[in-house]
Amino acid sequence: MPELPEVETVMRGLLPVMVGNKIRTVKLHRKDLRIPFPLKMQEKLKNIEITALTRRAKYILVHFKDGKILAIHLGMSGRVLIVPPEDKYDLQKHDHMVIGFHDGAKVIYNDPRRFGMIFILNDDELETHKAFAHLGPEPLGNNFSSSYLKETLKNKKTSIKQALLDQRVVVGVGNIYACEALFMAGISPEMIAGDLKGKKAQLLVECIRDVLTRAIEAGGSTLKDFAHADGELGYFQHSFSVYNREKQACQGCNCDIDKTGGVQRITQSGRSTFYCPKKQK
DNA sequence: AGTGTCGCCTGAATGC
DNA sequence: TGCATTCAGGCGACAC
Repeated sequence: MPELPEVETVMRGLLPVMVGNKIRTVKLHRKDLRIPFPLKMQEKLKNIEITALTRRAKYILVHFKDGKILAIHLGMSGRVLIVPPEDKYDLQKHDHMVIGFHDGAKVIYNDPRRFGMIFILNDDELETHKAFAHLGPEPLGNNFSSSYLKETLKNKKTSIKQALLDQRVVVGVGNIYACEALFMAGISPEMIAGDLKGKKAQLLVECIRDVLTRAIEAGGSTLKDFAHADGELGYFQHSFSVYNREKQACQGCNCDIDKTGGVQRITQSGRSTFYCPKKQK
């Protein structure tokens, strides 16, 4: 499931195809994903130079020369496939949007579960648009610090795991990397968020950064239905320390699995949390 | 306001 | 074997 590193990877994969290019056609094969596709999408976007691609939280932002921005969120199961100019392509199930470019390349958005979102906004709305107005800082940016995190979590009674998933606190961290970062920091996922203090806060910030940075370097993870932007399915093999490793040894584990039971799985607010009770207290 | 729960959605995995 | 159920989770809507 695409979290920050996967979205960053897809965005980087799209860069060479899209920047400097112009859209020729936008073909939609249904009227909506999670929300309706933008009205008259092709008319709005065609023949305008794409000047840049950026990422904010888990959104890919396609910047057009006239100030419009196409925002793409992959949801749970969204994939992006690039079809090179000369290649033939047969439409696949769940290919909901096909963008054709002037040079003949195609970018295909495929999303079985349709939790994704695609919408258009203007570049002066980036701070105020409903989707972005309440987003917290980028975890890899300068505004995400231990003092910020402590101040933000102060008096919060929810668990630290839940707090990390709250995009008002910090963006881009999903279920997988929340589990991984807490494991790395040796913090129990059930700890009350407001109790995060001192060196633990600094450590957690560093671990979130580290986990995300290493995942970006690995090119994102390939969990189930995620594909690299260049279409090489399963290209990345990313291994996790605790995520999806119930009853197995955590990374660097030296305890007796038969006695400890290995990685534990609990449910917090309906979401699976994986952790090592021995290392995360 | 802060916190928790639900629903959206399909396909893989599991249960009977 | 085959059908039904459960689970996966980002995020907005909603309830309390």
